[in-house]
Amino acid sequence: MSKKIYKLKSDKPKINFKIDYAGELNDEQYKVIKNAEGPCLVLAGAGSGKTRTLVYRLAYLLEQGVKPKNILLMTFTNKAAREMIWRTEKLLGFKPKGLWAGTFHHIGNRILRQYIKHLSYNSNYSIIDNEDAKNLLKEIIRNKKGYKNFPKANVIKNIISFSINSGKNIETVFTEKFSYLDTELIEPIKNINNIYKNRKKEADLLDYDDLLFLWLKLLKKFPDVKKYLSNKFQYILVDEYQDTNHIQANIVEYLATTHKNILVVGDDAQSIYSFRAADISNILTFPKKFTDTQIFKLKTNYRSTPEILELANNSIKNNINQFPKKLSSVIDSGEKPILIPTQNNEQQAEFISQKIIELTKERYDLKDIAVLFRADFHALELELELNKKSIPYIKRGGIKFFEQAHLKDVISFLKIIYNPKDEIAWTRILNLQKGIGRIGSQKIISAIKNLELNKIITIKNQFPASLKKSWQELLKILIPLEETDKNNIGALLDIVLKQFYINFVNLNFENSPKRLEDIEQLINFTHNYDSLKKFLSDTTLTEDFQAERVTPTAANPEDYLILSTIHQAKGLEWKTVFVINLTSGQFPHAKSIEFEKEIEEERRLFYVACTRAKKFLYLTYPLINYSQTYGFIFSKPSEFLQELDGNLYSEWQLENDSVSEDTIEYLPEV
DNA sequence: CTCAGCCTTCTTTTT
DNA sequence: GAAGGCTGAG
Repeated sequence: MSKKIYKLKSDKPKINFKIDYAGELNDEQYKVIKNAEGPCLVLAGAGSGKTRTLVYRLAYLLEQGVKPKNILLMTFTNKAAREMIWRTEKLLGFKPKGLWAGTFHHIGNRILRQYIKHLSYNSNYSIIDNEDAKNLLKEIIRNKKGYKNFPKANVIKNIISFSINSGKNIETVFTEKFSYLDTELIEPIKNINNIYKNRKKEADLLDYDDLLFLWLKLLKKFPDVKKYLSNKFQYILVDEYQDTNHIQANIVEYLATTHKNILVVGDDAQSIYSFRAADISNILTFPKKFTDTQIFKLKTNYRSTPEILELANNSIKNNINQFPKKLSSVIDSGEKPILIPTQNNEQQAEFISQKIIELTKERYDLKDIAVLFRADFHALELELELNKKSIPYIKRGGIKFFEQAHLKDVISFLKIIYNPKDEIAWTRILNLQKGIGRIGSQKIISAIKNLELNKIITIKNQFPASLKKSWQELLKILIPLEETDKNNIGALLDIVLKQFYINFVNLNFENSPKRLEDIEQLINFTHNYDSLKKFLSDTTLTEDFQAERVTPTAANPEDYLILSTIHQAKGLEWKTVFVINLTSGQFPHAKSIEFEKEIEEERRLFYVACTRAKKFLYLTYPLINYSQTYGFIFSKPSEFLQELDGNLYSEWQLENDSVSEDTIEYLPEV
């Protein structure tokens, strides 16, 4: 009885107050909230309250009585979606239950689970990540005769992937992006792609690209599905539209056919994902695609001081391909950004950590500070230094939590339970066993092909003696797994760990305690799930990082420094931002320097980095860099620093004490 | 032929 | 720290 009352209470929206839209938003933003019916393009500069606008629009629609299930919100990360929902909830005072929100891949998965049968795929497919996809391709390449000096699986994957996401055929992708490769490779690559497609389909596997491609195919080929979905989604909101690709733009277009209430938000100056086929022309041609598009512009920056903004504006104006625009700051004037050349990476790390200590003494919290870099490994020296000085931090970038080898090992056991056809997961498990290698695992996989797990575990004498022993060992784990409830993920993992993996980790890795701790965290994560299917989808589609754990342990667990790649820092802001390793070749990246299009993207990346800062911006670069091929080399400051007017920043000269003699000795003669 | 182990090499950005 | 190449053992 009491339970029932409680339920009624929580289901009922209790609106205690009316949201004061006009009071809480500026004119530019308010117009979007009130008038965004039909196709709308919101061009929102950095720090102009883009997320705020989306959140208020969402709240407004819900307040107007639009049902949550009729709204589709597509974001760049699932984290962003969660945050927006949470903020909307706080505004409204109730939970918008049934709202469709998440990344394109996430929503694609949800829809394909329901409709993929139309495309004669099994709805119990598993999702594979990039690494899995590359491993499958690697094996396909290896098994083909005469493919000795062939591009690596990595390259093949990029070509295929780019072709799918850009909607261009392999030939075009070759001439536009991989012109340095021999065109004779085109046919073999197409052939490999066909085998790859078949292998995935036979094993009920979808890769990231399939989640988008098949979704679009579904909408194209089945008008009734398109009709149903486009009727359903009365309002579609898309965040970060500048980073959508060809397929995503088409999906949006199909979904909006009935109601045409499609609101896209973006900033062409912040488009930084063209390497995975994001296409700025999506945002540029949006008004042509949808007639009667209303264009809104958010040009007031609420984030950064005029000094920081001026530097950013001065940098981005060097890009030819852009909507010219002027962002103006409403924040009080502050300090000019500061440029700090250091002798080497170690001194750079030392300076930053020292400065951070000073800032915290001036009563700035660590969580108001971030260090941003172009590539994951740029932060190596800094991490060492932070550990030395016991400054707690979280690093975002590089390997993600669920991509770590030990987690993939454990999850692979769950994957074969869910989908016994998953040859990638099987390969992984089999190769963990002593005595089973590349060839042995292939033999076993072909022997168990198309069998259910309860049949597989009865296989006993089919293999040659050498394999038989290893297989029998594996059965000791597989048999109890088969006997356990599939959706009791905790129990399944318990078997894997106790029967096998704890021992395996201890014997094979020196950092086994850390790895086991990660697995412990995984087990905690399983408590949120009562469905193996959902659990497995989420582990491959979620973008959480291993480092959501603070190192070293902080006195106050809420207060830590952020280290992040610039890509990961999109949409975020801090009072103080350090952008490091600003040397030519590191940032901009060496491979981008000869191509104008790519150097512009690097510049946008620099723009994104600088506009994360609210109050203080420090730009640092080491004069000596370590390169794999040349050892220690002198480096030039980044092109992006060279092209800036020197008046935009103040230069800070460090003393040279901390350069050790032995560093100099390793220098090559230049 | 097959596997394991040691050594070298290389790291852009990611759903 | 992880992947690929090489070598020796079974």
